[in-house]
Amino acid sequence: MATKTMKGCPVKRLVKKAYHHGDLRNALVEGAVDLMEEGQSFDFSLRDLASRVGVSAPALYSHFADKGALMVAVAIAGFQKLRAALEPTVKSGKDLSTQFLDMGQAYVQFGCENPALYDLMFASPELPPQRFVYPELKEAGDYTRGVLLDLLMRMQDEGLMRRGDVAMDGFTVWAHVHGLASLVITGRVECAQEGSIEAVPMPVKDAVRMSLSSLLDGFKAPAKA
Amino acid sequence: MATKTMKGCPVKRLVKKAYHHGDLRNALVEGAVDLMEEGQSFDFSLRDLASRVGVSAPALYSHFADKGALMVAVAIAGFQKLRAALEPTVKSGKDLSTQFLDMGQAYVQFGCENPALYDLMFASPELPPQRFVYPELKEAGDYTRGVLLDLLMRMQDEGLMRRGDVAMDGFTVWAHVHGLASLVITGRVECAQEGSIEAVPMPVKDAVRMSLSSLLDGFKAPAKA
DNA sequence: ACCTGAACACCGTTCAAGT
DNA sequence: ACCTGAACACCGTTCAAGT
Repeated sequence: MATKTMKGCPVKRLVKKAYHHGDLRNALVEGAVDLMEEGQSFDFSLRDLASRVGVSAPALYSHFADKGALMVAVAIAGFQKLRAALEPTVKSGKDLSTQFLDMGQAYVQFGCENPALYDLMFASPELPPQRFVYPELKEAGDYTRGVLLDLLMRMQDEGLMRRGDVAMDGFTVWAHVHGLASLVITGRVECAQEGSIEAVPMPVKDAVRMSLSSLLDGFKAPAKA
Repeated sequence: MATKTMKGCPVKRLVKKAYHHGDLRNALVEGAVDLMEEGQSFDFSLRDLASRVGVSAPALYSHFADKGALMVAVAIAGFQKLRAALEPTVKSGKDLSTQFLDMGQAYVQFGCENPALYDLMFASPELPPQRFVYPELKEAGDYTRGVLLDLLMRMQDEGLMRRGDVAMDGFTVWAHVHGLASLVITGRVECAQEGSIEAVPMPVKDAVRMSLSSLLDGFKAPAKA
């Protein structure tokens, strides 16, 4: 081959060395995140990932026990991305009710922009049931959930929210926004023309704000004038 | 074989005829529902289904265009099951707020008892994006959703719920209970010892009632004494 | 019209072998 | 220690052929 020699050192090998020695583990995780962001599919094959990274498929098993272990690492990266997306909304200095709605909107928006990653983190059975074996995953999730719990405690302190079990109310809020994100992402609520929800003709983000307002005010309250 | 002749008619063929002529289509759908109810997996293979029904795998393609079309038929059956599970709760004669909580609890319970079927109906990407091609699916979903919307309208009439856009509020309630069901089913909220939720030490059904009460009363309201 | 057996292009994973 | 090529047991689907 023409690339075989160059100053006595094969170019091909120089290029390849980058993947051989630079840690393949991170390259695989980053490549997987990229594939999930690009792909219209919620899944990807290890063979696709391997060829994109420039390595054979079984090479993965030098760094991960199986596909599930890889997916756990990807999900951890996802939790960091999500936290980065949520944090600005609770540091805007706006009033806390607005921060609450902003955070919910940012959460659903993250899901819409990273549907496969979101599904992996919060819904897919691809994260194995034995995933509690990976404590880093639970830590990453708890760290992200902390953004919400901190806000709820501040709302309690300012009298914007009833006193009570913050963990329970956090679970309620989480379930609520997760339900919104899940239904939109999986297409159970169809988006008619751009950004509007079936039978609820308004952009997704407005629907999220309105829905979360119901959670603050309660259905029993009279509708606002 | 010993079964070859019996009164001049092979027994084997007598038994097989049932599947050959009795419509295979329904047998496949029912078999698929059974597989989803039994299986710990959210998915099943067409080969498993075919062998259970006693037929070769490609036989399926005489009745369905592809696996997606089969899954649509299964989901339709699921919506009928769900409606049957919800309807008693809104015909109990109890006060409407109780009916509201009962229905939400029955919804989540249906998901917990039929996780694979629920996932197919409300979350899985296995229902193809072009599923609006199947109008029966939308009809089945709308028919089931009607149970909720009817209740919300009755609540409005009795002054138990603010006036407003019933479709929008129905969407909010649906997203809320779907979020609860999804997180529990997919194990994102771990069940510590029997029936209790992580960091929310109460049975699932109690958590659902408490969470939905928040939606009725609103977070701003003072907690009940 | 309905079903079968063989085949195709995939998939995750294993394993002996190379460096 | 890290990676490869060949192979294994799957998968959904196609297709010619049988009845």
